[in-house]
Amino acid sequence: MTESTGRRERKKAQTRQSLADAALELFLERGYDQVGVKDIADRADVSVTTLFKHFSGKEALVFDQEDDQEAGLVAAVRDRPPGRTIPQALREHLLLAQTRFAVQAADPRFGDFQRMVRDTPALSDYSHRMWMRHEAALAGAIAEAVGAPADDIGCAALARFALESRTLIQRHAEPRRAADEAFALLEHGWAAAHPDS
Amino acid sequence: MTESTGRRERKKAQTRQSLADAALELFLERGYDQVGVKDIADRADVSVTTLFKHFSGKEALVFDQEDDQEAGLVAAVRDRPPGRTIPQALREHLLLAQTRFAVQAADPRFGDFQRMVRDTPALSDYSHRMWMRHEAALAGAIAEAVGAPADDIGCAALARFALESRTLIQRHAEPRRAADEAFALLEHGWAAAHPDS
DNA sequence: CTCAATAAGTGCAATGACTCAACTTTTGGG
DNA sequence: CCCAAAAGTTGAGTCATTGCACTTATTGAG
Repeated sequence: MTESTGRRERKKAQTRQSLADAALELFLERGYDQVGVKDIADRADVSVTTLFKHFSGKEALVFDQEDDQEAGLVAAVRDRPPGRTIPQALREHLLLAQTRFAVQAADPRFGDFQRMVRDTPALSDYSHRMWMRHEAALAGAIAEAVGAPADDIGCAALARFALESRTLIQRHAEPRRAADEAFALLEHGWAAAHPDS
Repeated sequence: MTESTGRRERKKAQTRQSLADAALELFLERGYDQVGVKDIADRADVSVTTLFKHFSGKEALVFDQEDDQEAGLVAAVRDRPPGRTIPQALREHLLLAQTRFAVQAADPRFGDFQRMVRDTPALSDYSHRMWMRHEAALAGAIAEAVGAPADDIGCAALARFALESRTLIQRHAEPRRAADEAFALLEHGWAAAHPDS
């Protein structure tokens, strides 16, 4: 009874989806703080306890598909085209992630969603933490790319600063320009220590 | 009965102090998460409601003297000795703040305190937020120091990165070296855009 | 000195997120 | 068809935090 992709997992995924859907609907209707976990569980027709078996907390209901952000970051560093430095690759990757989101803006609800996340402190904090959780992995990828020890401080610093730039970029009206200015610091500083790549 | 500023304010300050003391004792005894807000109120011999009239939350009980960190940061930039760049000044200021703490290490409890803050997520998060709240003020001070517009993105980035370095430095065994490596990025990058100071 | 305004403190009930302990149902492999 | 484990349920409980109504003490003005 270890692993098998049966109907069971489908049902589980389905309840999970019901919960995420119910949560999103309610949040957009009334606002995040005006919705209790009980309301969500009720609409998805499950118990509150079940809800917490599927999601680690109220905020997690909103960020359902956070899977491969880490893989994306690591890949952006590892598979960067030759001649592109690591800070440049990260800047482009972050800007692209921003834009990829904007594509979904076809859905009119997506604007509301983004706005809700931005000005609900609980949600923007959670999102920020989610990204910063990838700091160690990103630092490792950078260190490996330049042949530095895995716990090199300079690599950790670049990783953290790059990830922090994300919110700096997001909250500005002119993302491209903001990214350029924020990463100018990092690109020049990095080039001084690592002339190649 | 006694003199000077009314007895009322003295009593208020006294209960506040009792609460902070009781909290610190209990936290160090049992660990932050094993102490309820009721326990603290009981030991200080006040009601829970009173506790929350003095402190905004459970975490705030631990960080009683957080007053003028912002002023210190701004001053470090504004009053830096001639010939010292802004990133250098910030690096030294952060290292100094670190060391100033270490002076209190005469108290053997201080080591425990620092350890507790470091590996209690609720507390390290709170502390981090406390510092990052000064980002805007620091960015403003930097912008003024170089004559840039108050909302200059590069200045905001430097402010954020410098503040973020703090935890990067704190968690490393060799603070001086960590600070040098983390700020190497910033100093070189900053010098490229602002050759003077 | 008195009195009314004010602020500190109290008790209690409530809310809202989250957990725990038992118990029932569903399901899929053998 | 059986059975152990996963999924789900219920209900009670914890814990931080807030609101409300109330008492008590301090103080400043008259």
